[in-house]
Amino acid sequence: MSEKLPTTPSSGDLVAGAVSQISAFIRKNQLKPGDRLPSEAALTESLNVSRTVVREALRSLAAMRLIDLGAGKRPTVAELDDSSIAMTFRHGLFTDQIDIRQIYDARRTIEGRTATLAALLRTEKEADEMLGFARAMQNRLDQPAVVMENDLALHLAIARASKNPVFALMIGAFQGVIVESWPIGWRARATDDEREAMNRLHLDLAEAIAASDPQAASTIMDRHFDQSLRALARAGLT
Amino acid sequence: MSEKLPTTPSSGDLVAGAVSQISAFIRKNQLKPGDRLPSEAALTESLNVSRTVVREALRSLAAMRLIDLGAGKRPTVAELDDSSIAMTFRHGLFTDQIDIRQIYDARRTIEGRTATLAALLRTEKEADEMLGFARAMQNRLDQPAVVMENDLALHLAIARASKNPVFALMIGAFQGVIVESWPIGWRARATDDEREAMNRLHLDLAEAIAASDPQAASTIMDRHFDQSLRALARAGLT
DNA sequence: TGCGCAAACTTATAATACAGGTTTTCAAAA
DNA sequence: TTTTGAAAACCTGTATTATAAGTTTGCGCA
Repeated sequence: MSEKLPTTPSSGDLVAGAVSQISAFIRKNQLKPGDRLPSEAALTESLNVSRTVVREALRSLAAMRLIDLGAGKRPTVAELDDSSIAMTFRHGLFTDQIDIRQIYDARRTIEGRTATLAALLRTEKEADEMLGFARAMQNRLDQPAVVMENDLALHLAIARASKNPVFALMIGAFQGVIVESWPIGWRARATDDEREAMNRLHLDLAEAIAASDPQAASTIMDRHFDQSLRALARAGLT
Repeated sequence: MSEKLPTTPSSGDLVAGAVSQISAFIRKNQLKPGDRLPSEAALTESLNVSRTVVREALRSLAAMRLIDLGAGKRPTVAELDDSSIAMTFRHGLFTDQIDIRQIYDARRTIEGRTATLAALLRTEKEADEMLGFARAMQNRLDQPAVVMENDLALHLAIARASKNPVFALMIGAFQGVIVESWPIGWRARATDDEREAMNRLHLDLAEAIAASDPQAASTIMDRHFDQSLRALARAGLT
């Protein structure tokens, strides 16, 4: 960690330059999650900018979740994380540039695929975990918070079982936003029968994946989204 | 813009608190892209933190592309933008948490859907634009940079024609990363025949969408990805 | 009414100070 | 020799002050 970073000829924005240099540093030195970056003082020197600029650059990288910061600790390379993507979606929703239906439509597209892949690639442990979530929902149909938690956990488990972190990233990001509309869909399922039906699909889904039946898994997932979108539509959406 | 922001009892991180309060401010006041936020000085006062903290918070929001900053200008609410999502994917690639194949697999899943939707929802103007990109590629098979530019533009145009900004966001983000692997796939298509074939598919795709044939569009898109992934595999991937 | 310029306002960057975490080091104890 | 504990060195979080430079606003003049 003793090398100098190349000095930028620079342009208008010092912070932007620092961000890209630090990002390049991570790449060039092939740093992995957990690895430490140079201290602010060291970066101040090697980038030839004030500590103010270095700090704002580090904050920017932390906001995008490329690094982790902590008092007294040197910055470290961060684990892949969906919260920054979730922020983008959330911003789109808050500013009316996206609506919930569009999020669900994207989810449906992706989750049809993760269901298929999960059925093909899931480990025994993953299959058990999914069944656990589905059953946990069934036992607590009177507690929306618990149902939601297990609902989301099941979908995320399926995404992970697809063995493609890109899918897990996206599904995780969607969930960071869906938390706010989930209760609406739940309330729209007014009767116990409807709630039972929703849970039935979750159980069937987990079972199809456990049975390594990609066709069935994907079909059930699709039906599940039909149902969810209908519920949201009934509730007035947006 | 004269209201006070609620004071946070706050926890450990002042910057994080400021970020969420400013984000909440945008939501509460229903600000839209282009709308101006309070000045740093005003935020310093309403949030009861130093200007240092306010600036780092604003930088964080700018890094996630929720706001735009500029010298002398008040911060403004930003248009939806994919660059922050692209950074997440790029980080995943640089740190070996994602590989190119996984990106392509996610793309294939999404673009099968955007092709279908585009065939159903495209306007005449969008159809013409797509055909334009496909033809531009054909005429410049000797100039990789031009081919790539039109390739990406075509795929993005299809995503936009799906009328779901979530898809456009994702495809745009992928492209911000794919730029670096594209030349590899191109070089792997060594013969003119192979390059012709690739272009053929692009043309067929644009035509299927122009003909409002969702089935064909989706099928061709899938074949296109088969071809691309084969090319990358031949080149050794990553 | 329209134009242009100066004043007021705002952000960009730097430098300094200090409080409070974390890591490293080193010597004493087991 | 290994372990432990605490001090020293190092590092980040936040605040304050200064100054340069970009943008907006508004007033006065044509």
